[in-house]
Amino acid sequence: MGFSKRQLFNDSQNQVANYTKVLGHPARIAMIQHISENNNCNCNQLVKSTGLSQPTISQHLGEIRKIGLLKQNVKGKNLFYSIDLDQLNECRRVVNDFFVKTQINCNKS
Amino acid sequence: MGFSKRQLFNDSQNQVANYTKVLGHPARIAMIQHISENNNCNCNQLVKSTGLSQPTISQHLGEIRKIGLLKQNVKGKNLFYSIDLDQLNECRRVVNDFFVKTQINCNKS
DNA sequence: ACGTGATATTGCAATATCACAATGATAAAT
DNA sequence: ATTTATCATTGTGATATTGCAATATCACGT
Repeated sequence: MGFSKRQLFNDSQNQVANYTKVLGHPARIAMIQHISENNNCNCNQLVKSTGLSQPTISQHLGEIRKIGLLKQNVKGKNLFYSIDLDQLNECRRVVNDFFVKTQINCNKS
Repeated sequence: MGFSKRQLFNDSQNQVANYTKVLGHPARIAMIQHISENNNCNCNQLVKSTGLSQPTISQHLGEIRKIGLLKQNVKGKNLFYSIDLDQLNECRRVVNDFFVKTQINCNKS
């Protein structure tokens, strides 16, 4: 077994879980914060600011990219990252919706 | 290695990640929703509503309990679960703070 | 073309997570 | 007391994640 039985759950539930899963690691939280504080920073800066290795950072960047929170800016050999604010808002909306609905349900029942 | 290097990150980052990590599984999202819609439901109802086995549900309940979102109500042989609204709000606040701060930082830089 | 710097990919080891069968514990019902 | 119902715990196998060393790629400058 060991795999997630996603088919048992609906799209909305999977969507919330997909977003929060990516946020569920302190390195990725730190990276998102660093990028937001240093717009157009590159991979090396993240390596330095987190203390993780370059391959590890690259892998985490891939996860963050998967949920669309990352924008990439190619300038020659350099790759500058920034946060996609629209997607961040969408993510925030989805997660917040979950909280709001849960709260409302609690108060009803 | 394969373990999470939590000591590299600060308390605030770990706190956000701890909350979102628990929310990062569709079964737990579905369970929280079900409990919120059916106040004081028991374990069996969750087993039926999700299609997962009782031990699996019990394990997920443990994870949700760890971040304090669960209240338990013992009535004889029955154990009724409900959502701790205060803790849900605290969780929501912490996660939302992360989004807000990230957004503000993006707009500054 | 060659070296350099930046990032991605691959391969691997360690650990964590997911899911369930089996078992244990407890309290009501018979 | 025995059964039944409910939930937790333990043990397991399977899969996923984390992290890094080694390597590959790619764009620039020389």
